[in-house]
Amino acid sequence: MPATAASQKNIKTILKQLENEGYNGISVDCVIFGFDEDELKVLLIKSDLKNFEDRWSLLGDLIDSNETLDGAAYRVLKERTGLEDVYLEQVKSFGEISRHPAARVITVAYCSLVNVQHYQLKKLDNELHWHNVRHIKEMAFDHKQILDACYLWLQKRIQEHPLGFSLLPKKFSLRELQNLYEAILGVRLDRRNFRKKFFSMALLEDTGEYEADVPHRPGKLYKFNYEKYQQKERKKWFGIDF
Amino acid sequence: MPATAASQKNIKTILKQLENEGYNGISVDCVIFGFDEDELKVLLIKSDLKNFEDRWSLLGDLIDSNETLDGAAYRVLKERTGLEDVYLEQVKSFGEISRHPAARVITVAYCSLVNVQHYQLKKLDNELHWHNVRHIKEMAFDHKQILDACYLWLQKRIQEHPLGFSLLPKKFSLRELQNLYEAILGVRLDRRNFRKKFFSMALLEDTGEYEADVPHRPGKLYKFNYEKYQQKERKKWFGIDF
DNA sequence: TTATAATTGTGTAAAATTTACACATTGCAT
DNA sequence: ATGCAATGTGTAAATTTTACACAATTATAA
Repeated sequence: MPATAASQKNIKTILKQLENEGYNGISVDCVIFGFDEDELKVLLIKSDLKNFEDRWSLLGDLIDSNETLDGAAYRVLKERTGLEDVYLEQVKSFGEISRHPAARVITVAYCSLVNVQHYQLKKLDNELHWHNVRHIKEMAFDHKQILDACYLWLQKRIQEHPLGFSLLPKKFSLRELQNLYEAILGVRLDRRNFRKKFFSMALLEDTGEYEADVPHRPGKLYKFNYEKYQQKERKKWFGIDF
Repeated sequence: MPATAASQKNIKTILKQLENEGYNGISVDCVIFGFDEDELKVLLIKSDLKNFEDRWSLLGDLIDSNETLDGAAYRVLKERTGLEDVYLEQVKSFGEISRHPAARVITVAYCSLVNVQHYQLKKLDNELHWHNVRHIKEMAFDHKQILDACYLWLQKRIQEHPLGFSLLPKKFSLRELQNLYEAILGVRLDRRNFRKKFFSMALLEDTGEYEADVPHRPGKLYKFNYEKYQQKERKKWFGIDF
């Protein structure tokens, strides 16, 4: 809580007043997903609050008055991981009254997808760790709830939009791609049908290169053709089903 | 802007400080959809700001420090329309820095679906009007952008979840239902296939009643069976396509 | 060098779903 | 009673999804 020329009491009164007028703390929290060892991981930090010692929390910060929501999320991402130009999308806002023990803080949750390889090169911080998403039991604040929401969002989103490639190297094998989908969706997929599906979309480009250092026949490496995806005429939707 | 015991200057300083610390104005804005005369409508109010004279705006308000986001949206909805127990869901937050001329205000957009008939009975306010969604050109603040986002959200959502019934009377004909989908999606649908689809979902219950006051053969009236929908086992998803 | 193990790469037939399409029926209005 | 305007219904073709097996390639071990 801030203190300026005015006395603490005054501040408190004003703060109360401001809160009544709609002034509350606003933060962003980033759910940063990575894919490593065929598992979906999420980047967490040890909570800095006493209330939540030994608990892990998402990477977040209060929003500055001169930055947009997206801007704040990018900033957090860059400050904490050194990464830029990563996939980032707003998912949902959370505003339970006592979700933060120190004050009323409303948070806007973002989902981010990063290539774990890139990350490793940039920054080292031993308070930051990748966690297997499926092993996380409890977290600080309402962060488990936020994580769950973002994970569900991702599961749905990845089937309708080409996000997944942000989690892979530029050049990847179809096996890697399938492992990614299987890890995120938590299902096993038929290899032949999976390949057929992606080839029929005609958005994968054959690089002519092959996997290296694998103890078996190497697979072809592909890259995703974003230009082609952009130009592709969006299918007119109609698929009522629930 | 509020004023208490402290001088205006102090307030301003403190406010600035607070903003730097993440204290901003937060509001909710409700995009209230209705369905009438086979058209999708949205409920708007004349803007109360001089900057936006003659412009229409969404129904919204600052969030009180002791209410949740959902709570604030429900409150706005009730205060402005007298309606309770309506469909309401959070869609997205908007935080461009100068989106509000008076101050930095971040807003959480909600989508609400109401039965226009119910509404008419409750409240009369001639600053409030239903507008055909497709005729709205410009609005106050960034509200057109918010409306567009909510409309797109609705188009997608209505195909995957049974929201649409909130826009209809409890008992409705299949023609009404189809008109609703056609109006929202902006497409024409095959009548036989539409019926087949809904019957195959087995969630419509025949009431045994028929339309009245129609200048032609009356259609059967159905109601949506929410219990059955809840119990229905969610289909395992897998439909990669983009 | 040869055999083995592991994984890539490929096609087809059956099933399920989606699409296109036409006519008899019903009730109201004249 | 007749005409009008919409409801209600089925089937065949096309498309999409699913299930499933074997030959080719490379690294490794014998």
